[in-house]
Amino acid sequence: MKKLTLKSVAEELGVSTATISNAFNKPNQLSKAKRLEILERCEELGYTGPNKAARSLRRGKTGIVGLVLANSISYTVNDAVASSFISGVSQCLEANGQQLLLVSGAGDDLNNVNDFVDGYLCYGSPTNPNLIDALSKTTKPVVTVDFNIDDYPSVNIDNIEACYQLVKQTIRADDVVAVIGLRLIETQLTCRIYDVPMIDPVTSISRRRLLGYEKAFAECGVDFNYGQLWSIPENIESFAVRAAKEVLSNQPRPTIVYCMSDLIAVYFIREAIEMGLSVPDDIRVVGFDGTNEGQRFHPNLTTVVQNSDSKGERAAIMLLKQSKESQLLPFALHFGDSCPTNG
Amino acid sequence: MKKLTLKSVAEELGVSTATISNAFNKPNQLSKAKRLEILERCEELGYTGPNKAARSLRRGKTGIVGLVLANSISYTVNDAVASSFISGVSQCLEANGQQLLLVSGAGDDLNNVNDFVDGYLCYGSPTNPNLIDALSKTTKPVVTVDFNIDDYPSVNIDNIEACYQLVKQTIRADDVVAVIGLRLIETQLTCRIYDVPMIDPVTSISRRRLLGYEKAFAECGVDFNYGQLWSIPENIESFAVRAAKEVLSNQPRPTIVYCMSDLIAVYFIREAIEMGLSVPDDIRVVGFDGTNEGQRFHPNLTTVVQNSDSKGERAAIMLLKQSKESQLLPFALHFGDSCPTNG
DNA sequence: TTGTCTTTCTTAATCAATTAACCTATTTGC
DNA sequence: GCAAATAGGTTAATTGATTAAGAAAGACAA
Repeated sequence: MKKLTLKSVAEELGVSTATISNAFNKPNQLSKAKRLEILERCEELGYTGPNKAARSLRRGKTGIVGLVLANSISYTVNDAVASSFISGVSQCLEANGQQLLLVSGAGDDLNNVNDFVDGYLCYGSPTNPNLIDALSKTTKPVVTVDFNIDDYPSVNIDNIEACYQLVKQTIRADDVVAVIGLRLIETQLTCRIYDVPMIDPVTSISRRRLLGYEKAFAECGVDFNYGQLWSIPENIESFAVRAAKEVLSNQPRPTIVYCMSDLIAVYFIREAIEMGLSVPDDIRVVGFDGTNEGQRFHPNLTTVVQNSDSKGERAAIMLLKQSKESQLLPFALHFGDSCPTNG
Repeated sequence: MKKLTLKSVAEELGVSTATISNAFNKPNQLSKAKRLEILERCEELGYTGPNKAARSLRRGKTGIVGLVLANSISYTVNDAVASSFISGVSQCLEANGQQLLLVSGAGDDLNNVNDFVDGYLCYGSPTNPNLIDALSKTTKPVVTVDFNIDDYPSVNIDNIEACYQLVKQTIRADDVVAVIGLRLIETQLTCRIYDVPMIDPVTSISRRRLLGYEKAFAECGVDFNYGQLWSIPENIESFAVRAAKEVLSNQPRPTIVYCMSDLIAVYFIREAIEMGLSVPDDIRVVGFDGTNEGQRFHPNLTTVVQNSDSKGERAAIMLLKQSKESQLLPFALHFGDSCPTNG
């Protein structure tokens, strides 16, 4: 069987390649009769239309959006919040006939995909410095989510304000505080932070959350220093449990713990209960994200509710519309049984 | 700034395009000195290497694998089992320098992406007949997972055998049985199945599971007919809860219910407990998948444990190696507190 | 009848690479 | 010292489309 290309089909039908191309792309450049005839004959021959790869080379558009993930794809799809973000992105892309290419933040893939995508959505600040480099080199449009880079437009919630409000409405003057953060420092270990230099607040969402907590602690006269701060490298059970154990065995034992994700909070509560403690009577626990798991959990989680889905949708729209204006999405505080308000 | 292409760079450096190309692709086709000089000058100019889209047009390889999902991307990434599959796929692709393009089974995207991918991984039998059509037309290699199509190689577990064994080891002669399946029929509703024609077992994983259950029911002399069978269209809370309510309010009330996913089982147990029933004393519940959620759940789920992760990995390897041999992966039965063995 | 507009196509340059085939020195073997 | 082999390049065809520019033919008005 002969290879089916615009050229071979044109020869077969006895017309020029331009005419076949127009039949598929520009209906009013040729007579209706001829167009229908061409489409019918193509169908017969099994020609499904112009090669998209060749088209994209010529047009400079592929119809593919690259979703650059801070972490590996493997880790990201298993994270509830990130999955919800991808979900929102994909819905928007599907509605606009765009395709979705997942780009791992772990490797040096960006250079390999750059010529296949029309633009990038970047979710979360990359752990890999090469990636940031590559991103700032590309000429394609970029929208960042949950962090900022250069002067690309971004989608965020006001993490500082959210955490500030959360603490203001939950803290008590005599509280012993602990904070469990997510990747506050560059390490693959769960660890307690004393005076290690942390990641920059501009790129790190966790640092911004910490700034919010700290501002409220200071205003409320609550003692907080870095010995009361832990960081885990990934938002998964094993690290969360390890941090929970460390925090719970610390003396004096905290009376309230602020977790930078619902997942951390859930596993923290599990550990606390296992130790025979009562939540919220012995220790109050606060999460972040507003996941379904957190809301279904018993006790129901006090947390910051953010809509990851719509974050994805907004970011995708911004990229497709080439909008240059960053967006700050709303958040909501939810007060559950894991920590009542102090009001 | 001039556009950076092989041609413009070649002119700039005073060599032929072939030499630049070789510098990047075939190191031993030119002297080491010249090669290093070229790479250095390219770096200076900001030329990051040959355009991958143009390369792929010429070579006929893109380095991109299309992951065709039975459902929408949006639904799929929020499903624990599917996420785990994607996770396995992505790990293998990452290790082999391949990229991952997510293709929704909902639309007609396959034609749009066909020229950008080297092959397809198909996860789950598509709800959309157009997709099956498009798949059987493509000349690219295909590996299917959890279903079969034409004579493409596939990765599966033996669903019939798994379900057969599961029933054999849990059923009692006097049991009143109910089964909650996943997409046994083509509808967007949770519904009880009497005599509706169901999807073909060749494509439908759920039909194969049902065949396994039924074989065991028959052998054990347990009465089972279609009035005891429910189907939900998607593996999500709302449908699962609805089915659970229906099954629980049926008279006579089942004494054992076989759910085709852990998620269905978990929500079923939740509803049962809410109604004041005891699991497993009043009603025994069996799941399928062996998810972490099911294992952490209280009561711990009796289920079929399959490794979705390695399913993804195997499928990806098969595609990359162009292996033609289908694989049947092992499964394991896990007996938890939600349903003890009958032994 | 002539000149101007449309409509309907065709021609050929272009997109950014890859690579078979060819050319010219320089080595190597004997 | 000479033929054969090798190293280090270059030339130009090719991949499969898109599209600006041009041509031919028919329509229409003055």
